[in-house]
Amino acid sequence: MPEFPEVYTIVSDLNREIAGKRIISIQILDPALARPSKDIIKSLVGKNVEGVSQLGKNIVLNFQGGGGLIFHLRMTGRLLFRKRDAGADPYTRLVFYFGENQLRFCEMRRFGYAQYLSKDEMEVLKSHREINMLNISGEEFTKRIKEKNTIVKRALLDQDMISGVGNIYANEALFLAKINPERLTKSLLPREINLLLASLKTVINEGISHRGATLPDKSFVDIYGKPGSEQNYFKVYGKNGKPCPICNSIIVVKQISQRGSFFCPTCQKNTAWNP
DNA sequence: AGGTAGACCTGGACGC
DNA sequence: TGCGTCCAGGTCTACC
Repeated sequence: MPEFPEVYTIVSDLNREIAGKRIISIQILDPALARPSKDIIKSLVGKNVEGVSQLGKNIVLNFQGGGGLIFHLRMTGRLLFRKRDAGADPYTRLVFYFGENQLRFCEMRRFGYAQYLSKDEMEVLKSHREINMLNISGEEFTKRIKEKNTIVKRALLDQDMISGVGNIYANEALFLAKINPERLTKSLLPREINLLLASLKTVINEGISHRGATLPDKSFVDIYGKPGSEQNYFKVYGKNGKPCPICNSIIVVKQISQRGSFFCPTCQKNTAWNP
């Protein structure tokens, strides 16, 4: 399921392949995934993609005048860049033609979507999604964490606080920072908050350097259809029953706000540090 | 405001 | 074999 590093990988590759290119035609195979309407998506024919950017987990194709087409891949969405004569890809919902090449939006579960946003709508999205773990200052991160009155795991998944963190990297960052996912944000010490941000940067940058994580369901692949390798470096995600790489305790999994949370009960005790 | 449930989806894993 | 049920996941809405 694409989170920040997976989206980053897609965006940087797309920038190389389609920035400055004109959309020759668009094929809409599943109108439900073309928002706000089939006709508005079709009206992008003839326009140049000025660049491709990232707003949290959204992939943005920018057009002249400030409007943009966003793709949200949710869990099983894929963007595949294919030659004209390439074989069919399963669950292809939308196809954007760029001369000899095609950008195919494929989505098995039909959870993801493509949506055209006007300049004003794009500004609204930006105001909610442009702050992420890589561009936020320590001061601002501390302020935002302290404004929250919930458990830290939930706070990290709140895209309005910082964008781009999903379940996998939240688990990994909390492990690295030795913070229990159910710790109340109000209980976090300044030292822990700083360590949490540093840990987020570490796991996200590691994910970027490995071109994302591809789970056994193969839901994430890059635009050329290749898997990432970050899954080979997970410390806790999916490791329940296995020994903690730090202390050898058994990693556990627990449903926390309806999501699987993996952590080491020894390294990540639900008590504040005693520094 | 936070919390929770339900909705959106569907393939795959599981139990019987 | 085949059917039923549950799960995964992000995000939005409705309601407490």
